[in-house]
Amino acid sequence: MRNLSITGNRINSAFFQEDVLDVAPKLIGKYLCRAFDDGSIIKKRITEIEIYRGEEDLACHASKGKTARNEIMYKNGGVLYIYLIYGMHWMLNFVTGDANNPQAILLRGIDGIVGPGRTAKKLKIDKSFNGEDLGKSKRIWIEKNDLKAEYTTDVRIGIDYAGDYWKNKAWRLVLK
DNA sequence: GTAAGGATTGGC
DNA sequence: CCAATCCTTACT
Repeated sequence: MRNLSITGNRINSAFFQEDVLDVAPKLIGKYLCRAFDDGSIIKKRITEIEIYRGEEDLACHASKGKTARNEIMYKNGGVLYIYLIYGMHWMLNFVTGDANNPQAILLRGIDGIVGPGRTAKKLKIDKSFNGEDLGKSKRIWIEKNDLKAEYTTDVRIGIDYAGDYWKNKAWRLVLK
C-alpha cells in the first residue's frame, strides 16, 4: 500500500525520548522523509547532525533557561524545534530527551546537501514545522531501519561564543 | 522602547 | 572578505 510508508514504517517518539548522546548515533544515516502537497516525496539519509544538550551546554539555546523561542526543546522528545537564524535561514532540530530536559539535534546535512540552512530550504521547512510531531506528521517523518551507520565526529560549527569547554565538544556527527 | 547579535550563506 | 535580513533577547 502506498500509505504504508507514511503510517507504518516510521520511527516513533520513544526513539527520541532518551539522552541526546544516545539518540544522535542512532539517528545518523537514517532516512528522513518529507511529503509535499503535490504528492512528491523526498527521502534521503541524514548525513550530518550536531548535539545540543541541556541548560549547562553554553552553545545550546536553552543555556539561559526557557524562553518563547526555545520552549519546544522543553517538551518530550520526538517533535521538531524550528528557528530562524541571521534573518533568513530556517534551522531544523529534532527534540530529544524527557520533558523539561532541553536537548536537540541540529540537522546539518542530508544526502547531496551540506549545510543546515540549505538542508532546511531543500525540505521546504518554515516556522509552521515548529512543534511538529515526528510520530504523527503526514509531511515529515523518519523511516525505521536496523542498519548501523558509521560516522566520524568533530567540533560543532558556529558556536565560538560558548567558551573553550563546550566549543571543543566533539558533538558533530558526520556519516562516513 | 531600543539595540545587539546570531547553531549561515552566497557573492565579490 | 563581508553584507544580507529579521527575529529574539537583554537591556535602558
